[in-house]
Amino acid sequence: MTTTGPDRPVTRVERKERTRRAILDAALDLCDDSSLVALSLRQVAKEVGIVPTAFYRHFDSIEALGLALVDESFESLRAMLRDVRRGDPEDLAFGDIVDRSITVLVDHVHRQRAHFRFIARERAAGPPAVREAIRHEIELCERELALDLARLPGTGPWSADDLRVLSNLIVSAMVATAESVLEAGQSPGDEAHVVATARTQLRMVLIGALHWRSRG
Amino acid sequence: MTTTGPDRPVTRVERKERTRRAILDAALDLCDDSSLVALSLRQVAKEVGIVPTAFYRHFDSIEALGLALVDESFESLRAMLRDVRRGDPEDLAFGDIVDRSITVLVDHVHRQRAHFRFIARERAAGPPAVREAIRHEIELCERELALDLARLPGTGPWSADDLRVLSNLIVSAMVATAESVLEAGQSPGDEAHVVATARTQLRMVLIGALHWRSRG
DNA sequence: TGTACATCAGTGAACGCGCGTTCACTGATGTAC
DNA sequence: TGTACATCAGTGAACGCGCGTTCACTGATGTAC
Repeated sequence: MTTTGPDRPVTRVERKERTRRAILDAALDLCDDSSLVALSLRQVAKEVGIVPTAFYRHFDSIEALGLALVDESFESLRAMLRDVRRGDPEDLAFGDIVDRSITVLVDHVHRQRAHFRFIARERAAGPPAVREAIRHEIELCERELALDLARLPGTGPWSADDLRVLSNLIVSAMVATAESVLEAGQSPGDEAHVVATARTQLRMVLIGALHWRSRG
Repeated sequence: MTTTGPDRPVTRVERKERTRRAILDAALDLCDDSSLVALSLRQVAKEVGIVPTAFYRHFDSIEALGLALVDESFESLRAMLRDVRRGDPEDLAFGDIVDRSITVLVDHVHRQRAHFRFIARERAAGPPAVREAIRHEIELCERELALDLARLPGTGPWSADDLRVLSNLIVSAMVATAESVLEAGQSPGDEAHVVATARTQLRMVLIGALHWRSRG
């Protein structure tokens, strides 16, 4: 009750940051069943509990909000990639790397469902600037994966271009897998099937890549 | 000028069909840079040159219009798949089948750009019924591809499940390739790169699948 | 062929509503002295 | 510590606009006789 207690001082900066967070969370939640392009500033303000004009204290437009959500969503995704990398590839068999990677992917899709759903949706349907931002981030992921692949045994003599082609294929397959996980949802059998399929596919791809290169 | 000349009689049914076509075309065009979920009935009516209420003579809602566009878009896609199949696989080397398939895919994406863009976009962002319709159609394509794969040399002993896993992977890769073609657009060098990448990837996948199975 | 009636694609006014954005404002928090 | 002023997140009224949907309608085309 006294001002000397730990009763949270709550500075102006902190309050503003809280509202900003609430706006981002509300937007992510509200656009989940349509798209950013159908989301109105007034819907977001209502959900957050502020007056529509207060929105402008935080973002210039819904598109700017969208770009912030892209940043945030890819922070999730990078955290996932770090998890995948943890566990030194040189110590593991190919199959183990594949299994671990897919387990981590599925786990992260569950924990950051809204972020993955956002990426999958706005990648194709968002405002142009948002689409471009997502395309760029996915390209960065592809480059990073190419570096990881270069550290796998057997890829020594591959060119940078070969690595990028394989990396692009794996990223496409993993995006499709993430989308399948998001759509499975209901029965656990569905998801087990998605996981088993993804494992087989990733193994096929790696085996194909190694045989492909050992020819050329 | 007489009623006996070939001056187009234009029955009521024909007129209605023309308006319906104009609505479908206008909708496909208008939602190209956002999404069906952001498309209004009034925009469509204005573009077609009818009063908003006349829309209801043809569709119950924008969602119903969307389902009609799904049907139409997948007619395109099935025409493409027939083109791919033309040319008996038994007469061709694997590499030739791959090259032909990707050439046909890229060609059809150019000719039916709006349809492919519609599928890519609404698959992730459309109204739930539209998303489900697209998911279903893609699953049918996957099944058809599995049947085609069963006719390739070397796949004799594969189970139906093995075929579906491979088919699912190929469809994912081809969806990603189509999306890349749609986004390349500007410079012809971009597209050549997309095509070369897709060819290498599809070869890798097929080689991987054959080696994968020859183990188990 | 001519007439009388039915059909129905498209019209136009009207409705209540949510939209983005403007503007002048309030009042709590922060800062300089 | 106390006071006077600055900052600025959030307010609330107002604007013109496009939205989906209702309703009673018009008039050309189609049909039955």
